[in-house]
This record gives sequence, C-alpha cells and structure tokens, in this order.
Amino acid sequence: MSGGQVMPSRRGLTREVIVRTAADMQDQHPAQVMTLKDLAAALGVRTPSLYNHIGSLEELRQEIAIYGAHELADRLGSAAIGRAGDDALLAMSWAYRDFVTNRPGLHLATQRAPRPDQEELMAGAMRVLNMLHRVLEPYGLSEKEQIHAIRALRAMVHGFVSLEQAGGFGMPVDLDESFQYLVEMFVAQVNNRQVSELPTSFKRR
Amino acid sequence: MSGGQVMPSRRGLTREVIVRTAADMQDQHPAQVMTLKDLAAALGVRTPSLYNHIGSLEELRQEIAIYGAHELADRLGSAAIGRAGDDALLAMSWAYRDFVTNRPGLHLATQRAPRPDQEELMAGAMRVLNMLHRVLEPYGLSEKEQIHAIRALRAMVHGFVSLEQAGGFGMPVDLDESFQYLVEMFVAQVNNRQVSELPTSFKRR
DNA sequence: CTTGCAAAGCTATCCGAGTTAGTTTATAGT
DNA sequence: ACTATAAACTAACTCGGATAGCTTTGCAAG
Repeated sequence: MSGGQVMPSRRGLTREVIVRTAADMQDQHPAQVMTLKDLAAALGVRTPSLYNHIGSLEELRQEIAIYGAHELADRLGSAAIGRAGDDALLAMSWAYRDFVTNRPGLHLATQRAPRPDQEELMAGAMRVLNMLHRVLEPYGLSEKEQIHAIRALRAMVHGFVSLEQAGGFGMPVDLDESFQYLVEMFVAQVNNRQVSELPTSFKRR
Repeated sequence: MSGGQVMPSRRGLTREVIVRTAADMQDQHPAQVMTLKDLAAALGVRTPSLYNHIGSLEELRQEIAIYGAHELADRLGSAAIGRAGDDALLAMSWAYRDFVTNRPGLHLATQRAPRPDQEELMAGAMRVLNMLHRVLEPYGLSEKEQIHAIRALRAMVHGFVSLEQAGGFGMPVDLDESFQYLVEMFVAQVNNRQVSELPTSFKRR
C-alpha cells in the first residue's frame, strides 16, 4: 500500500491517536494537569512508549493546541456557511461558545500553547480571522475600524467563555441570555457605529 | 513589643514576604512556571525552609491569587474615586488594563487560582462587582440588565487584556485605540440600550 | 516459508521539583 | 546566663518526565 494512510503496527499507536486521546482526557478533567502516565495508561501502553511518537510533553501540548485551533476554526466555518451579516456573527459567536462548552479541556489547552506564535498554530487562528474579515466586509467599516471591531468581538466572546468556564459568573441570571446580550451589543454597534466617530474624549486616564 | 506587627526573626522570612516575592518573580517571567527552588534562592534560603511559612505550593498559589485579586480591586477602587458614569467606567477599564500591563504574572496567577471559589478570593472579586453595581446604578437598568451589563464589561475587558497578553493580536494597529474602541462600545450601549429591547430574534441556533 | 530489519514496545534508570523528617541554631523572654 | 520556640538546615523520599538499551513483532524481500 503506497501513498495511502500510514498503517499503524502493533498497538495501533500513532501521533494522531495520542493527541486526540490526550485532548479527550483534558476534556474530562479540564482543571487538572494531564500526566504522561495517565495518558499512556489510557492508551494501554507504558509511559516511555509514547516517546516513539512524540518528542516531549511540551511538544504534545503544542500538538493539542494546534488540533484545538483547527477544530475551532472548523466549527466556526461550519457555523458561518450560508449565513451573512448579523446572522453570521451571531452564529459564529454561539459556535465558539458551544466549542468551549463541549470541549473545555481542549479549549484551555489551546489557550495555554507552549509556543503560541508558532506557524502551524497561527494558521488556525488565521482561518478564523479571515472568516471574520469576510463576514464584516459588507458593514463598510474603514480598514482600521474593521480591525478594532474584530479585536472587540474576539475579546468579548473569548472573555465571556473564559470567565464562564472559570466559574467567574456567580449571579443567578441565565448565562445564555447574558451571552446573547453581549453579542447583540457588538452587532448593534457595528451596524450603527457612531461610537467610532465619537470624540475619543477619555483617551487614556 | 506586644500587640504590634509580627516581628520576623532570623532571615526576616514571612508568609507575606514570600507571597510578594513570588508574585514579583511571576511578573518578571509571566510565561514560565515558578519553582520553589528559584523562589527560595531569591529569598536567600533553602527550599524546605519555605515550608515553615506555607503549607504547599498549591496553597502559595492560592495566596498569590488572593493577593492579586485584592491588588486589582484596590486599583479599580482608586481609579473610580471621584468619578461617575461613563467617566468612571472608562477609568476602571483602563485601570484594569494597566494592572495587567504592570503585573502580568500576578494577573495570570490570579486567573489560575487552584481554588477559584474560595471565600477569601471571592471577596476580592466581590469588591469589584460592588463597585460596578454602584457605578452602573444611575443608568437606570433593570436588575437583570445590570447583571448582563456587568458580565459584558467584565468579559470585554478581561478578554481583551488576556488576548493581548497572550500575543493574540497580530495586526499592526494601535492596541490602545482598539481598547478604547471596545470600552466605548460598552459605554454607548449602556447609555442607549435599545439593544436589550431588541427582539432576541436569534436566540440560540 | 524463511529470514532480516526496523519500528515500537518494554525494563531499568536518571533527573529534578515538591515534600517530609529530624537536627541544629538563633533569638526572645525569663 | 538559660531555656524554649520558631526557623533554618541537611538528608532523604516520592513522583513525573525523560533517556538508554534490550526485546519483541510485524512486514517484506528473497
């Protein structure tokens, strides 16, 4: 068999399998630190055997982060398909939140990538950025404003889900509603963006 | 000398000193993990000596987080003194960002508290929440809306500074400007809050 | 079918960080 | 000065990551 998939031998262990299993483990216990011992056990193998497929724990963490970045990009991409404007913005925001809800450990691991500015990891982030650019296109913002807007949306959504995951919201008010409130705030502003033409009166202290 | 400060003996080591030194170390190298070995060295002492003052590394981390939470609350409090309305909101937001800029390691450590829902840590968070409640009072939001608004502001500011600190903003556009854009977005919405009376048309998928 | 080899697993071992036990020593209070 | 206590130290243990080197096994070429 030439040119096809790599045929795994013996235990069926593979870089791919390891990364995905590790990601699953982190989802099951997002708080605690994953150990190679537990990972190996979950794979039915002794710890050193992992080193036939990965270079180090740090490298594995990086791989997980890359996996997470692409998984997220995939989900946002799917959410945006066939939608445009406000609809697309809402859908992507909710898709991001769903990602964090469904894969909390993977999301955390992606945030804490050992080497955040590495090529392959940036690629995933870039996919998301490009999507946002295209979705925001029709709003007719200036180039600079568009960057501000993208940063704002990322900050809002990322901030919300991070605080939510960390248990930072104590009040007994529906979180879905709060999230909707937040994203609609963005949508409203990007539609009538007088805000950006306000005198920036309070500039820095 | 009775009733005064605890007079430290010998090396002058104290729980307080340890926590503050550890926080400083984290600020100097926010990325890397602090080790007790290095901390002890910085204090001119052998590692096990630390255990005369702290119970464990985890407990130390918790103490650092508590310290950070109160430091943040102090700064936000100072920023809000003598201000009201939009002015207060802007000032507090910038104070938060300045905190993260000046004490990046302490901020990170505060986020990653081992026991995020512990009493003493919540106290710091509560101080901030109460401030926000008081500042938002005059805007005449409903009780529920006020919670939504507070969550939104926290998400926005926290999300922005976290992404900024993680190097998540690549584009060559001024970050101060983006931050101002973000906070003004909030201020604008909380002033004329038609957004919250919009039909919540897109509710969840 | 045999055989050889490379990949993948294993055991044994090392290293470094956190932690504990038990000893020594400095200081504070009598 | 004397003693009690707290704080520092050395020595040693545990546990997780990592390396070395041996052994097994699956595949493929002869």
